[in-house]
Amino acid sequence: MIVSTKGRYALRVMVHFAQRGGEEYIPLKEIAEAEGISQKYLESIMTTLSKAGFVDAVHGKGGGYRLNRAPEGYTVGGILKLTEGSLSAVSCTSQGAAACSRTECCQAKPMWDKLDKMIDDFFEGITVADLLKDSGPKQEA
Amino acid sequence: MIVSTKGRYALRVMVHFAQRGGEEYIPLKEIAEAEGISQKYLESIMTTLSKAGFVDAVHGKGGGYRLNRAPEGYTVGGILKLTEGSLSAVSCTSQGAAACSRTECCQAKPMWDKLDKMIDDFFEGITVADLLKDSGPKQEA
DNA sequence: ATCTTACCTATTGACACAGTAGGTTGAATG
DNA sequence: CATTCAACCTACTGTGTCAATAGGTAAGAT
Repeated sequence: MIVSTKGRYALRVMVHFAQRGGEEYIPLKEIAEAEGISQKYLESIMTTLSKAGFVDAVHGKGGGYRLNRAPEGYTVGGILKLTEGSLSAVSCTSQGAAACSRTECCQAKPMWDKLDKMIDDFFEGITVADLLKDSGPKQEA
Repeated sequence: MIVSTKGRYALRVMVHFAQRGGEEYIPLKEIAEAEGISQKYLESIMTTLSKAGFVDAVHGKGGGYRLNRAPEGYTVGGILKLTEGSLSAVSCTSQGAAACSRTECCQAKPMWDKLDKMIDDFFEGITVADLLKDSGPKQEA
C-alpha cells in the first residue's frame, strides 16, 4: 500500500478547509472533531503542512490554520509526497536505495520507473478542487 | 510502497527460470544461490507459486521447480497479486476495509479506484517475456 | 535405507505506522 | 501582567508486517 492514513488524513483536512472556504483561521481541535481524527495525531500532520508552506498557522486565541492558495493550487501529488515522503511503488526506486547490484532490479527497473512516473503523473493531475467536485450526489455502497 | 521483496523475488525467480528455458527441474538451492536470496525465505515464495499452479514441483533427487507455461503466459500482475496479496494503493480499496464511514474516503474513493485500476492494468499488461527482452545492453547507474 | 528436495509450522528481530503524553513557545484578551 | 488559547516540539508505546531463521515432515530417486 502506498498511501497511509497520514497522507489520507492530510488530504481530508485540505478538502475540509477548501469546503469551508473563508479567510478565518480554524483551530486544530475543531477539525479533528469534525473529521473524527485523533487530535494529537493530526497535530503532527498539520505541523508538516505548515512548515512546508501549504497552510498558514497562527498561535493563540482566534488562531488556527487556513489555506493560503485556492484549492486548484494544491495537487494531490504535492500533499501526498509531503506527508508520505515518497510515492515509489518499490524500494529500488526510492532515493536511498543504494542501487541494487542484482540483475533483477536492472531487469525490472524500467518497469518500476515507468510505474513511478505513471503514479506521479496521476497524482499531479488532480487538485483539491477536483476532489471537491465529486461531492455531488452521494453514491451508496 | 506497494511491492515488497517477496513480490520482487518472485518476479526475479520467474525471470530466472524463463531465461534458462529448458524442461528440467531446478532445485531451490541452486536458484537461491544464483540469485543471492535466502534459501529458507525463498522456500515460502516457491511454495506459494507452486500451490497457485504457477510452477511444477517435484520432490527428491533430480527434482525442483520449473515453469509450466511459456514466459508470455505469466503476467507481472498475476505474480505480484499472488505473492503480495493485493496491489491496492490504499487500505480503503482493499477487500477487507469495512467501507469507511467518513466523507473523505467517499470524496476520494473515485480517485483511489481509478488509481487501482490503472496500476492493475499496468501490471497485467506486462509478461515475464517482456522483462526478458529488456536484458539487452546493460545500462549503468 | 539413504539421500535429496519439496513442504509445513513456528519463532525471531527490526522497523514503520498510528496514536499517546506532556511540556514549551507565541499571540490575543482581560 | 496574568491568563487563556492554540500551535509547536520531543519522546514514548503498542501493534503489526516484513524479512529471515530454525527445525522438522513427506515424497520421490538411487
